[in-house]
Amino acid sequence: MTETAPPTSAAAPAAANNHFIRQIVLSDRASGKQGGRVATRFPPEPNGYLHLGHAKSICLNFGLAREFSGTCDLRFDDTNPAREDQEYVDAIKSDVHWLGFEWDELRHTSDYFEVLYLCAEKLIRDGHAFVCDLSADEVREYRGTLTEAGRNSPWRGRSVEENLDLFRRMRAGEFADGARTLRAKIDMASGNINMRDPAIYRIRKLTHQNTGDTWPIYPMYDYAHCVSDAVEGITHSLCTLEFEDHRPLYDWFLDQLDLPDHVELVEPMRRAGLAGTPSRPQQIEFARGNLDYTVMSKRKLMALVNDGLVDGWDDPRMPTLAGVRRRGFPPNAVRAFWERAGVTKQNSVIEYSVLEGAVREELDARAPRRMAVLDPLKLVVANLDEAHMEALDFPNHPKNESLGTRAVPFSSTLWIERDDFAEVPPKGFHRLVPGGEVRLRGVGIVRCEEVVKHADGSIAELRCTLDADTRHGKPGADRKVKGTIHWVSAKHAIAAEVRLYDRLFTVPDPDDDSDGKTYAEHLNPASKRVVQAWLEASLADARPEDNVQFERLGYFVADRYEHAKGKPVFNRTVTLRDSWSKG
RNA sequence: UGGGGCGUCGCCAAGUGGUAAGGCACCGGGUUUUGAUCCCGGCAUUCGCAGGUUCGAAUCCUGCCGCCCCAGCCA
Repeated sequence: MTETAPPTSAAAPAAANNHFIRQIVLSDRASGKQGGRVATRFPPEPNGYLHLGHAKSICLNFGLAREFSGTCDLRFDDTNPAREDQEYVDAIKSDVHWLGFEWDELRHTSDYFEVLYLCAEKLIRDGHAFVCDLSADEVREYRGTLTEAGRNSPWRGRSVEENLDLFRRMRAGEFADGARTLRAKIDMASGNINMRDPAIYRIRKLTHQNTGDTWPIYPMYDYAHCVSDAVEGITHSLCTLEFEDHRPLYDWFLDQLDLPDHVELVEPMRRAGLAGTPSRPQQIEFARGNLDYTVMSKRKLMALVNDGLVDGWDDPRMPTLAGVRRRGFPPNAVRAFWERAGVTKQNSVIEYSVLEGAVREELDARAPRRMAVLDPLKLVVANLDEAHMEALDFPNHPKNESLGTRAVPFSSTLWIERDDFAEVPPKGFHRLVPGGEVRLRGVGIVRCEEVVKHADGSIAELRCTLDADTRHGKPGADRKVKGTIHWVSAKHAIAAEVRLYDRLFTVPDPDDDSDGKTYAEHLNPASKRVVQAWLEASLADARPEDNVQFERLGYFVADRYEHAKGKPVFNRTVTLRDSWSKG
């Protein structure tokens, strides 16, 4: 288990918090359980894109393996060919890498289909499974309800020989889809509905993305997952809370099969180099990670894409990993975020500000500073020669000198931010006002002498005078004025498209329909705003996915796909904290 | 009288019988040529509620209350 992304100091977690799963692992190692090994796996079904919730599981599984010098596999849980697709397989691999992890083995549950089949025959031989002819509707009737016991299937008493024969014919493709199932023989009266003779195999004559047309029958999750874990040698099988009820079944299958003592069942896989000695894994459940102001279910994410409410799976507003990547979130920040959120069994919703905090922390430490004006207002330095031009030396970072310096062209005609000037300033305004002074970042103090207006009364330009003595290094440099504003030289600035993103939804819980609105009606209409901006000249060299801070505005990233030299496109990752506009 | 899980600050979350960590958010103050960063300080007499055990309880016991999950031939 290795990490591909270079660690940065900023997002390095402090002392790792000792969550309950780590405590279990610690005690298992101390007691020598499973030989003291730690082997985990991240098992997504390839039926959609990975999102921040998956990232929690990825960080947990790969993180534990790394911490304890164990292994972590990426396993595609592909037992239902009806919903799976190669497109998702590829995207998932890419997202896991981006997050900074490398798997030890790349597996598919479908790699184990042969072993799964052999194990099912053993279950039949041992009298623990039977072929059932009930239809799906009938099975539902026989299952009972949450408060009433179910009834045994009339096919439950078939002989081992008949079951074996029927199951082999299921595999041979003799029966129609849905005609029969193989079911575990457990207890139709169990209070746990998962134990009421659950299906093990169903007939589905579909082409599978990994096994093609080899199989007309496919194993169910509950059966396939525990056996796959064992075959793969997994020690700690981590999953989310909704599977707590499934644990007795997970254990039941493994108890009946007793793989560690029946290695012969795994022989086909060992020959294929896909398995070693089976383990006796334990399932441990933890709470999903939820975030406010977003939705995290595959179904809803899929709907946002299909209904054209966002610009695709990797829209920068999406909580998908592809989305947050395009938004400019560093993978370190995503990992630091989940480290902060912790791992427990409590259902919870984490505030978006925790994520933003992790992102800002990482970017503050790393992102070079630049100047950009998103809503330009012309400022003319009237006491400078109209042809004045010089290159000012600016540090790329206020604290980290190793990030170096850059030349910023300065001339007599500048663009400043429109809201950095006010004819009638609100209380507490620190910026430029008629007759007032403000510091131009890296230049010196200017005084606004005249507000030139268009015929319609709108402001055409500001004419100012520069006090040359107030530049850095000059005698008057420490003269205090109430504000410092950024600027770009009109002559030298480069034009760019800048996309200003905000939260996708207007309410913390978009799924809460108590106001009579669906989650789609909770969409924030202002979640994306596109502006034409002026950037300082050095940004002409930016490459896709470069993170920068536009001073006083926020962190931005050159768009992964649409940014190009000569046609810059930046996405706003997150604004800077702002204690002024709040007050 | 179905089964399983969870209740500690606005949001997360430590704590495992010895007298409530930490993070985020928020509120003050300092530094600052980013109203950023950074620094300092404040922020649960109380752990869902009610009893009980104990010298001592968030931690143990009993009873309530609240929230989440489960009736796919989905995962």
